[in-house]
Amino acid sequence: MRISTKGEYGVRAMLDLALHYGQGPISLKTVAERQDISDHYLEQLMATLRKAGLVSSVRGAQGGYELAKSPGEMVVGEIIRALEGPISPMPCVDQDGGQSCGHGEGCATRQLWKRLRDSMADVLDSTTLDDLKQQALAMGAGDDSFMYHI
Amino acid sequence: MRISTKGEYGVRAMLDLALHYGQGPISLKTVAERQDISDHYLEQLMATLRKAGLVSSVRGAQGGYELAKSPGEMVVGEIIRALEGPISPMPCVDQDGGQSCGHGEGCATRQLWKRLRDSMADVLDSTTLDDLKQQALAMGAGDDSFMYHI
DNA sequence: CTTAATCCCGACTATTTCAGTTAAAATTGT
DNA sequence: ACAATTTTAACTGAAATAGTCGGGATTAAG
Repeated sequence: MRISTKGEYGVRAMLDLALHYGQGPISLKTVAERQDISDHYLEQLMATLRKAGLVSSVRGAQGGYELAKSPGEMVVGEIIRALEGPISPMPCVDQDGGQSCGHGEGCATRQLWKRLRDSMADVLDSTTLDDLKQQALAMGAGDDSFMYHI
Repeated sequence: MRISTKGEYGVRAMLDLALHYGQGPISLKTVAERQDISDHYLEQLMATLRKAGLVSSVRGAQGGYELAKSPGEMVVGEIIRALEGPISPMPCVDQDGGQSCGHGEGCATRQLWKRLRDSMADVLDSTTLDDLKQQALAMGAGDDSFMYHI
């Protein structure tokens, strides 16, 4: 039941963009260095986020990435779904329909997985990047390396 | 954020044992057939559950497995932890301590992962095998193939 | 116009996990 | 003795993870 580095790095990168929202495009390299993520790998993740419509990109010199909407409108659930797939412990309870497992709707374990799915989605869909931003700022994070205070 | 077949099969097998609790040891083959799980694979899972103290085994003819405690005392969280590892989206928020990530305790994303972890653990640790059993019986499940009613 | 910065794209690799399979050995009721 | 069991160890193919590598396209600035 882990979130992979895709989701972890994705949320960190998006929070970085949120902290610099409104300052024009931020280069991938800048984000990768601040967040200590391989820039080639982060490139793949940003491509996924761009295709999902969560960030927009500006090519060429002085280009970079910026959030496609304000931090207050962007929930963590969107980011995780784009990078990790459905927020769901089992395919048979995917929110978008997903695959049936052949067991009936009243299947005792399916009800359990549904409750688990809902509790996970509730947390992730009720947290916006602005929530994370406010907390990061409250902890005294500066512009750079916002979470590296031991 | 999936549960693998280990967790899925494990819960199904344990629920099967719960439905036959008090009837003496149930053979692996019986459970595997009722639950449509490869018996060799289920063998590995039962070995893990035995080492975790969740089931006891009786060797030899007429042997098999039985729950180590009553269905009402066995929560799903124990089964998942035994088979899938910590219920936690990230190592840095494992309940048993786990690994630090170097980011501070106030790290904005860590707080998020903690809330996610707690919401997952709450669901799994508040559901007992007896809860699942009652629901399975309420749905009209017989002794066999208790969840295969379309 | 050239150049440097930057995003974009496809292929490649090493490691680990998943989901089993296979084969043999130990235990025990009848 | 024999058959039904659990127990243990080794093996395998496929997929996912977590990257790396090399080049191509676009654009701002000098």
